[in-house]
Amino acid sequence: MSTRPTPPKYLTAAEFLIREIAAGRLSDGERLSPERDMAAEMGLAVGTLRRALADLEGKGLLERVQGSGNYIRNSPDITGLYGFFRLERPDGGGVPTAETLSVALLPKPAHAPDFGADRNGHRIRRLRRLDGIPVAIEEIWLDGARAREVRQADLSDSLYLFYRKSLGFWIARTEDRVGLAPVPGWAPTGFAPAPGATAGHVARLAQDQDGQAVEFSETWFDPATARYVARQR
Amino acid sequence: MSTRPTPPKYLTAAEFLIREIAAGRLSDGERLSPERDMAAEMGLAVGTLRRALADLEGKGLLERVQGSGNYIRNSPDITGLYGFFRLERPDGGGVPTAETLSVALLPKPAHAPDFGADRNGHRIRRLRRLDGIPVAIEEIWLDGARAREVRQADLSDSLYLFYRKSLGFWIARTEDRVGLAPVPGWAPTGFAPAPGATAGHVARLAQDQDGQAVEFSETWFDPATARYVARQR
DNA sequence: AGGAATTTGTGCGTATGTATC
DNA sequence: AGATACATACGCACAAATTCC
Repeated sequence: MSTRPTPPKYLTAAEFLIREIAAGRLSDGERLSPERDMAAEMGLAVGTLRRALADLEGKGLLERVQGSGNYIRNSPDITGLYGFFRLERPDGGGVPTAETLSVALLPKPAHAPDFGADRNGHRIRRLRRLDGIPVAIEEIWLDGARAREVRQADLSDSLYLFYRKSLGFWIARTEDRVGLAPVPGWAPTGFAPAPGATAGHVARLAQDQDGQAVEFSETWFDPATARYVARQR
Repeated sequence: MSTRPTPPKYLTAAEFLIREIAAGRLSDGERLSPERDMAAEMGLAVGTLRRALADLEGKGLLERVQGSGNYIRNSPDITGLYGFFRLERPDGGGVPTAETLSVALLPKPAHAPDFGADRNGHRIRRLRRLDGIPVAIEEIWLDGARAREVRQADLSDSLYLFYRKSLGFWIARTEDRVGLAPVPGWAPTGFAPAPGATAGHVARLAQDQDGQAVEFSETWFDPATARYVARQR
């Protein structure tokens, strides 16, 4: 009979801290105990704990400041952890906001790729603005198994923050396909390209920290008022 | 008077190894000496060298195999280290190739952002194909200070491989802006959208390992035959 | 097939440097 | 200036994976 090898302590420690953060027991800006104290409490050598902390820093969950301390980084930083891609005004910049138009639990659409365990998904439709100007519409499908219910009132500008704070997972990897596509019929009045007109189109498949695909989304943006920006590495 | 602090040994060691690889003295697949031997040669503790090796592994330049050794990973893997973004066929996949149309040393264009020290740049124009079908044209401006001369014969499908192998630097970060733009007049016959017609447009600014901006490029792709794909994280 | 040798991975403890408070 | 706290570096012991004989 084969037994699974015990994971290394530094991984166990890192996962423990990640769960603490995800569960909200460690919140934004909070300073952790000194490394030596934490190590003693957890029964680890300082070097072992330091390796776990380095992992968390790599994930962007922690800021380590020499001579000061280790700080939880849990803020809704648009351009930071969640800045996989963004929309910008053609001349750069622009303050992004999002307005949730509707939320519904429905069967996943046929054209969506296989993702998640559930047959249904939470469909979230949003209007996105830069400096108050509508520049894009968005349809997001979150796998139904990830939340019993998604209430419109719970959603803020950052959907990914909601995932982490309320649903206990986070988006670790994404793959975006950018092309052109006609604007769908549900586009609200006020969004520049009329339904049927050609717009920039982003199809995204997003995975959580364990590599599970949890979300499929489509964004239609007006090329006259917005650009898709991807910063890499 | 202030003196610059000496960099940590693990960084010095990592940079030394990176230069060895870039200079070709360590080539693909080659196995390094055992860690303990290398550490002794370099006058370092094993742990210090191991940190340098871990850095290289993080950059994808090294593969570390427990019980076996450390192996140089220097292959021209299109989707690997240099796969910042790629063009794909609408249904996915497609074998990418590139045909260099022209190379010239010219003053940088006015619409390019500030990058590099030189007033001039090497302008490289390419036709890109997927499965042999022309899907995009590309105009790349490499800062003139980075190479005395760029000969068309030296360029292979992977421009970034040429940078690393022949010019001694590599692209570490990129920022892509994707929108729509008319196809320029120099587009060769055989490229689907005619000059003046609207195409997908990617403007890229690329930085080397030291954070210096070295390259500005524009790509026009046919949305009917290709999609821009960005995988992140 | 199997065991020994080799090589990297994990973990510990400690000393010293350096930034912050 | 002193205390605190993280960063670097060293050396060692043992575990686990691979390779060699």
